[in-house]
Amino acid sequence: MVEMSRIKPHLWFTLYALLRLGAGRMPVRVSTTELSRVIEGSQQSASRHLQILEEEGLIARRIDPSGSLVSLTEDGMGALNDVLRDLRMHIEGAEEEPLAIEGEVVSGLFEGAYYISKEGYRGQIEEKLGFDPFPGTLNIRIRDEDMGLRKRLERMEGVRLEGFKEEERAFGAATCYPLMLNGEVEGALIVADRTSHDPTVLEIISPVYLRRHFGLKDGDRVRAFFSSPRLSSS
Amino acid sequence: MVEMSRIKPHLWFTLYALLRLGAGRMPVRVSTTELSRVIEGSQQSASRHLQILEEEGLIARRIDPSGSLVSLTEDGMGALNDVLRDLRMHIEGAEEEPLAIEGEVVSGLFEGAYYISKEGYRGQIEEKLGFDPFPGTLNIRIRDEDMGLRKRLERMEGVRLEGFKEEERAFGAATCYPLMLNGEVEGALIVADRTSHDPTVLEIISPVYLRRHFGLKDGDRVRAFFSSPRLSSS
DNA sequence: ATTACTAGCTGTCGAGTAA
DNA sequence: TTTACTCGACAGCTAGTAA
Repeated sequence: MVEMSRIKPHLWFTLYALLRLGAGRMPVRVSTTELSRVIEGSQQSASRHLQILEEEGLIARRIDPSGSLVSLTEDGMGALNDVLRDLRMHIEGAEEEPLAIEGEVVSGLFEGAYYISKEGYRGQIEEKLGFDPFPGTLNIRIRDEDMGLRKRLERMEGVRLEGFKEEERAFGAATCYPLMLNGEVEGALIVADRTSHDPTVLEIISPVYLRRHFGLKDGDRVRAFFSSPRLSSS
Repeated sequence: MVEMSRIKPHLWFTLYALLRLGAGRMPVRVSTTELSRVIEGSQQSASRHLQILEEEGLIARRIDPSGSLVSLTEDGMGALNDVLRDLRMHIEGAEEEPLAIEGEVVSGLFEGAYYISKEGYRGQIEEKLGFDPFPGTLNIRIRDEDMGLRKRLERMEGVRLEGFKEEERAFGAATCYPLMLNGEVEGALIVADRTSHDPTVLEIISPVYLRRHFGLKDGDRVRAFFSSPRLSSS
């Protein structure tokens, strides 16, 4: 079941107004008075809305007596994007267009193999993604210009892997985004919730040993095509 | 200046909930109790929202003690589509993808020539669409299956032609949707506000005599590509 | 089972104003 | 100029109930 955006309607609309003022791309100078005109309310309401949105982590701002600097956070963009996805699906009946990211193969730290082979993860991957993962990850570095694509990607619907405990060691939760590599082999991007990882590197799992399958060496270019996972019945 | 949707936020969200329940494609059975769960409010609120949305002409319904039949009107879809357009533009930075409709040439009633040559219309077309229209229209009949496309088309941003009076005769307002015919010649679909016209027929104006330019005869197929008009500074 | 009225509560709004 | 507080007014909410 798709769930309603948790945020209240009037606050969602203020968030939407901020997007229209350009706060999605970069911080934007907006005074509460200007904002009040866009939301067709009072300066006081604009001020209150900004306070609440900030508390809820949907916007970030630097208050300044020459008009504060406001930008949407990832969560804020997510709240707007959820609605976009739904509207598109229902109005245009369109599938979400697959999103393609290209990058070049880099060496990982061989940690991937350790985690993937943990039964706590392996079992969930087999159950929720439908394949038995090769014990290792293919790491690909994307261009800085494509970081926007990565953000959009992470706003897509992903497959949750729950965390678990094993002999006093805690393993955190992660999200997977199914993909086709080079339009040929299925796999998934795996993103750990708490990661100190370089955000320009994507860790990809797959049922096959990708380096051998494609004969890849460091620096080779590969393309990943992402599309929303088939909705599972809840 | 793009203006805010006039409808109040909480009502917009109820409209959105109805879309998600499938009321966009066809009338759908929804009781106020079911709806209340989706909007996360009381049955009473759902009931009141439906009443108001109906009064405002955004939904149509047939009340029935086994769950009323609710469907969105064109205006209702428009209110949702406005937000979709904005969200897509700002989140994905994408132009609206051009919309293509194919149809076959049919004979008109030669009324077109009369209206187009009225200076009240001709002048506005030249000013707002940027071409001096040939005094006549090309009529093309679209397939019944493409009526959905036509509806989507008419939800796009159009160019308004204002009505006017001339010697005691009133000429009504109309909306134009710029297009490229066969990807080659510019023109526009013209839709009069009050028309008794067959909705499967599109009336197209253009700076050239299209029948001659393409050597068209009745029954020939042509394709029109629509995209949003360049935003004019208001 | 429905839809929707009335009554009373609550939370959102906006004028006034402070910092 | 800003942002944001207090507080009175009222829009929108829910419980109870009718039809």
